[in-house]
Amino acid sequence: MTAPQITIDRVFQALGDPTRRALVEKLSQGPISVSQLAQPLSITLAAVVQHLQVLEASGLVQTEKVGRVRTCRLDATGFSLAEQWIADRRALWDRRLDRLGDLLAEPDAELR
Amino acid sequence: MTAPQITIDRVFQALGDPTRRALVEKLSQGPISVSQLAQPLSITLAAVVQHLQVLEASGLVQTEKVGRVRTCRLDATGFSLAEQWIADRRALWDRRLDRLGDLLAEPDAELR
DNA sequence: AGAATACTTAAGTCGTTATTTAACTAAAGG
DNA sequence: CCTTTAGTTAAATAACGACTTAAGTATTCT
Repeated sequence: MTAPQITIDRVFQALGDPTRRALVEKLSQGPISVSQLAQPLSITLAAVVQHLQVLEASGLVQTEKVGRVRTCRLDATGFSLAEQWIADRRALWDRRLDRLGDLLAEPDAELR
Repeated sequence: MTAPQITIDRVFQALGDPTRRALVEKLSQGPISVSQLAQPLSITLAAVVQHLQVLEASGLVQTEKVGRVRTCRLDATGFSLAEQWIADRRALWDRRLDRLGDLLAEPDAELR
């Protein structure tokens, strides 16, 4: 029951579900309890809890239970991971376009 | 058979699958053909083609067929959408933390 | 103490989706 | 032409994942 690995895999899989993204969008307005999260949604509280487990395991959400109410808030960890992955792909991709541009700009260049 | 809507939904759902992310990672090294994409993977060519359809529908990949070979390359559209969504959530979230910081910095502030 | 609240967990259902097989089309090459 | 190469498509299967129901635990309220 130790902290599960937070991976790009988990993050994107978590964000892949529309209901979970809805939870995240709600949470970006500020921390709230599980039942408050569930209330506007047309799904069971149990379903929300299960989504929260996924979101927490992916480092997108952090929760803390005090008394009988669990308060949920966004966690930057997962977001940073996702951003980083996209930025990395983009970087490689842009770099390639740059090199291509260089070559086109210098028609005399060796193409070996 | 017109161009399907590119939505955050499609983008994240597409990125949610590890095989598809592997394809994207390969493509960030540069444009290649479908069979070259499939070769290092332990799945059928047919499966790769289907993943490519998902990736293309989500605006992450662009393909062009010349002769009998289809060349695939990354497409910025989907990536920008994903980045934007994350940035938006982050923005709201950070703004909240800022306001909280302001309040804490001014213990005399009205909390109404 | 008893009732209501706020979750939690397990088990089952049902729809979606990743992947395969197989049969097909179209372009190159000999 | 005949064959190989490169990809496409459809149908079937099999695994996964979202959601529900139902029963349980721990707090708080009265």
